[in-house]
Amino acid sequence: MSGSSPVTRRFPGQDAGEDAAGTGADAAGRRGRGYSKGRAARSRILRVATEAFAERGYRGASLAEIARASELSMPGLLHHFANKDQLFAAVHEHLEIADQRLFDGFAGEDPSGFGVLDAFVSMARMNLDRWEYVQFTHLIAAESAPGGHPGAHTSREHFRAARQLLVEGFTRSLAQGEIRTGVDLDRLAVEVVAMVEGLQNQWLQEPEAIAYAEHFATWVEDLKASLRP
Amino acid sequence: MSGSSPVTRRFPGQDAGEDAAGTGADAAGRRGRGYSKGRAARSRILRVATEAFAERGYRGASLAEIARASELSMPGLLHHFANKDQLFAAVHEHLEIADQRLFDGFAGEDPSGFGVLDAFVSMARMNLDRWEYVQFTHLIAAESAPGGHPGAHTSREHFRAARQLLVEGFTRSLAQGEIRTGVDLDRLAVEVVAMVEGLQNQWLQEPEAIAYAEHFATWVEDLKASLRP
DNA sequence: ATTATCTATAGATCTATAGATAATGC
DNA sequence: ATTATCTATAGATCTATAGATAATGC
Repeated sequence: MSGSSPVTRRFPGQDAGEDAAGTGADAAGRRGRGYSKGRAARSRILRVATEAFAERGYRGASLAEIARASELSMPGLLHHFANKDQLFAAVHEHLEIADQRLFDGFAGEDPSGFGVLDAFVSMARMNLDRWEYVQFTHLIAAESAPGGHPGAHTSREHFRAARQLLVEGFTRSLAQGEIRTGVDLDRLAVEVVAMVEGLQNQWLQEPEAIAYAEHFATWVEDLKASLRP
Repeated sequence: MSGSSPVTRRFPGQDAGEDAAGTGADAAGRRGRGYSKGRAARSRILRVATEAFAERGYRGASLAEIARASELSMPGLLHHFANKDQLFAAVHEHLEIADQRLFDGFAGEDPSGFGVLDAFVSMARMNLDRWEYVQFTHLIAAESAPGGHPGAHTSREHFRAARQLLVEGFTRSLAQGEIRTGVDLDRLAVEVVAMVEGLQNQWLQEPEAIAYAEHFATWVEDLKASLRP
């Protein structure tokens, strides 16, 4: 009845193959350091660690647990990520990059305000299959708010970036006549982010009771209607 | 610059005197069990534990740390609360009761929908001085979402109760002609709670940058205008 | 030669209990 | 007599390091 739900649990970039490890966009041509066995291990660790941090948070997740689930000893795990902080940073960065890429795919180049809103709706629909990813972002944000937490910076920047995308988009909308004048754009951006986040808060508690994505989609349509010239 | 902010940090019921301990509304006349020394200790422990749980979460806060800050040995602490779970439950219940009492004071008996909204605005204004209390609720909600956490039930119920208050209030508003017909009340309740929570999410990250209470107050006024017949 | 992985172990916590002693208030 | 509190300690974690061995791929 309550407790664990039958929700599909996936993460962005999970099926991105072996590139998942700390490769990133290394300027040079050599794709990924080390042997392929090591790259596979790093990929496994990142996947497992993401789940652990989403479920128990930074402090609650243990390296022992992550090592076990990665089928490595703890020193084996620490060979790839020097300590817990660095493992967490790698997980966080990996998720942010994957999320960013997904968003860019939906929004395209220089999107208008409505374009950004639509991309947010698309992200919300994706998130229905990524309960644990959403849970990760909320837990880390809440854990890191008091400071002294490795996720503090990224969490703050995530909100800031979302608001900035909206403000920039709506600034273009104004120039194009897509929306009427006299709208407080900073204020609007805060409200859109609040609605996304607040619906997620409720959905994370009761995934079956809250139709998060569809609710947000409808809200966005009403908002657009109220913004047109 | 970043990190710990100069925000005032208080909790509901913190200055409620010695009644703070597990006394509650004991039907009988005898106010509080044990000697007064013990009641003072329980009160101290609850205050200290609330801060610890808000800052580090259920798992991150340690009994050793709480005992030290309460000026007791650990067995001294465990004399009053048998284990960590019971201490947490006492803290959580204490906060919920204090919050409930505060809300009831603002809302009065059988409030209309607008009455509930105004009470929410008053709560938001209070919350400006209770950063850690808000932080506590968000961290515990995020920690408990995956299940297997002592705060899971209360967190879920908190959201549910807030939505129910709104739906009941607006049902009265309909009967009284305070709002127009054709509004989806369940949907409206989810949106109001989402806006409160989502503004809190952003404010917790950047207390100086987000004018959480005033923003919510303005949003509510716009909402009311859109709901009038 | 470089990378991947292991066993063994140090040292710091953490929660909780056993059992004794001191303070309180009828 | 009841309540409050302590010292001592058990037993389970947890993160991290030292130092050795095995696999990989040029």
